[in-house]
Amino acid sequence: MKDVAKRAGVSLITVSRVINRSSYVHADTRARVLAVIEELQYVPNRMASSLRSRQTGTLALLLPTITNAFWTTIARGAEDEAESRGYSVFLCNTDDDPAKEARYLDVIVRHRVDGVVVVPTSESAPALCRLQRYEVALVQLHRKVAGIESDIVRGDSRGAMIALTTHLLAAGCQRIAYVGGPPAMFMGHDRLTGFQEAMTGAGCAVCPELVKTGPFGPESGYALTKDLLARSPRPEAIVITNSRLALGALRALDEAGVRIPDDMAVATFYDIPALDPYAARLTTVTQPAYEIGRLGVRRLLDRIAGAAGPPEELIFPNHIVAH
Amino acid sequence: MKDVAKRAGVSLITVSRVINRSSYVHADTRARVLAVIEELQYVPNRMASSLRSRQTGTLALLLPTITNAFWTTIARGAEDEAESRGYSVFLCNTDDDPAKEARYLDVIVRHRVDGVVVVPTSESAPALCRLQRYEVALVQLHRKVAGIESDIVRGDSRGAMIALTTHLLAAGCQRIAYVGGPPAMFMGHDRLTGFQEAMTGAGCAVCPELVKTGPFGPESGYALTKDLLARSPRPEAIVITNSRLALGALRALDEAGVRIPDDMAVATFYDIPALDPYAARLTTVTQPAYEIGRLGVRRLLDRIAGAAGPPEELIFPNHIVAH
DNA sequence: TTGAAAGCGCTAACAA
DNA sequence: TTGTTAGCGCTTTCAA
Repeated sequence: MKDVAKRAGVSLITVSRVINRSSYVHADTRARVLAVIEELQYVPNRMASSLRSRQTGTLALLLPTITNAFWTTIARGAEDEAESRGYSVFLCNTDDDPAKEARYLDVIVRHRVDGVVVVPTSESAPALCRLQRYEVALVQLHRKVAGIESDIVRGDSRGAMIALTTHLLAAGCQRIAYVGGPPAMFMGHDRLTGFQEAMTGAGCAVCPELVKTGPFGPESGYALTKDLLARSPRPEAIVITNSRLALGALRALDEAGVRIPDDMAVATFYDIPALDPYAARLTTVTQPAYEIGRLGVRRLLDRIAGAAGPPEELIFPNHIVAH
Repeated sequence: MKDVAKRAGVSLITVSRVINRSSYVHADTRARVLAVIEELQYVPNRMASSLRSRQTGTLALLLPTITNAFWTTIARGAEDEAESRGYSVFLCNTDDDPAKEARYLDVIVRHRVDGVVVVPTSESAPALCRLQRYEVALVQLHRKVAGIESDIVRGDSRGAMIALTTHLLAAGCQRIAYVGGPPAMFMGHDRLTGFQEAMTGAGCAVCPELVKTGPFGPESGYALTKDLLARSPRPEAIVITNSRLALGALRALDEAGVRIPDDMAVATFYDIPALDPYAARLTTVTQPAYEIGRLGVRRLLDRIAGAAGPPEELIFPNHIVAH
């Protein structure tokens, strides 16, 4: 930068102003400086800039895993929004492991990242609280952890669940089974509630033995569905709250020779391409992952830019496809 | 840091040495400093450290897309290796778009990232060349772009293709069709070569009309396979060089009522969960994505740490499962 | 519209 | 084993 200034016959600060557009610079001066920058192949040092300005131009996005297309679609939305506003993103895999998450958050504070968008685990509160003490901007995505005040961006799980269940009911099903994730989790609770509301609203009983929950993942979906198929009479339909559970459930149904939708209707959240081969035979709801990521970052950057007001919960409607 | 030093009754540099283990510090002093750090909740500023030390502790990983599990599995390997060695990773989506890649590389230079691991596009040479002028360490992954001298880490595409084709031949197939990506690309060339070698090695002719190539993606796989099915006699088997092509090909076969493997054997690269439902009926080869990512970063960090020697091409064998 | 001086928080180089 | 000094490359503050 010193070289650029010297060669252009201006002061350091003028070069800085040309680069950052931080103040008016005479057009001629500006052109001259830009020419020298080009000539010398000068690239500004963001570290030095950050040190003085206290803005790093970086964000962090913490996701449960990046090998699942649902989360990476969120990442794409987040990244596109960040890039369009001149920010770079550190993408971090937490594996839903609070310890790993805490380690990342420490690194994040060290790097003086301007803001964090996080899909929290159920035990994230202490680490996120610490983050906020360091005055790092924060937005929660998809889940909400008790005790943390921040903007939250998520899809309307409960509404989606009501829509799925209502569709099955409208198709004439009554004995509807539920295959879900851990009920203790925020979204799990939300989805189970939606299911129950839709059922009771239609005057249908929710049989406790048809409500199956377990950890996320195909194995769990497989096992829970096997249990359901062992009952007699079998349920007439199944609603599933998560794509990976659905993958296991569908395998169990295939193995048992159950035809979909002739023998049994299946309605499920549908967020990963692995379900594509089955899609035409399912009733599905897809969460607007890209938009969730995008809005999460937008809100974060607005806060960083000084947007005032109390924390908000921004809820997206989901997209339903009935078959 | 000044506060920590004052309160612990030592100089700034002693605090620095405790944090970085950069020199011997008396155990008592060290303990005292650590206690104060804890008490004051001090977190070092990486920006300031980087400015002086000229090491940012950051890497960048440029991938074609993060919504495809093959690439994100590479990212996981890269990230795990980086984290274990105290580095943070900027993950960047290039969409195989040289312009987007170039924009990222500019940001990367600004941030004075210590090194870059990239899956290049076919037109990446100028941007990567520029990167090297700024003395940023570089490793290429999975593909290799002409004119750039760097370490390369990739799977053995040619060997994998030979193995797949050989398996089909051993099963008695002779009229084997080939469905592949753009032949101009490095890996495309490699795979086609492997196919041809295996065929001619077994004394089988390669029918030109059974060699189909097109862009990546399910649509392309679908169209190419439809073409093949329109021929008579139909091929007895198909080898497919890419998971997403396979997805489209399998849909075309399903629609045509072709049973696998009874009516037609299918051998394919298999790197994404979307193929799981078909896996049992296919002969597959899986590339060690996690290890490729891991070794890529390991090699990069070794270079950054000063490892000498000429650039190398590190080739992983792939994992074959025959059905 | 431009500049001079000070300093962001840390570490390299040298010294004791 | 510990400390002093200088300075990394930039932006803030104040001044012209």
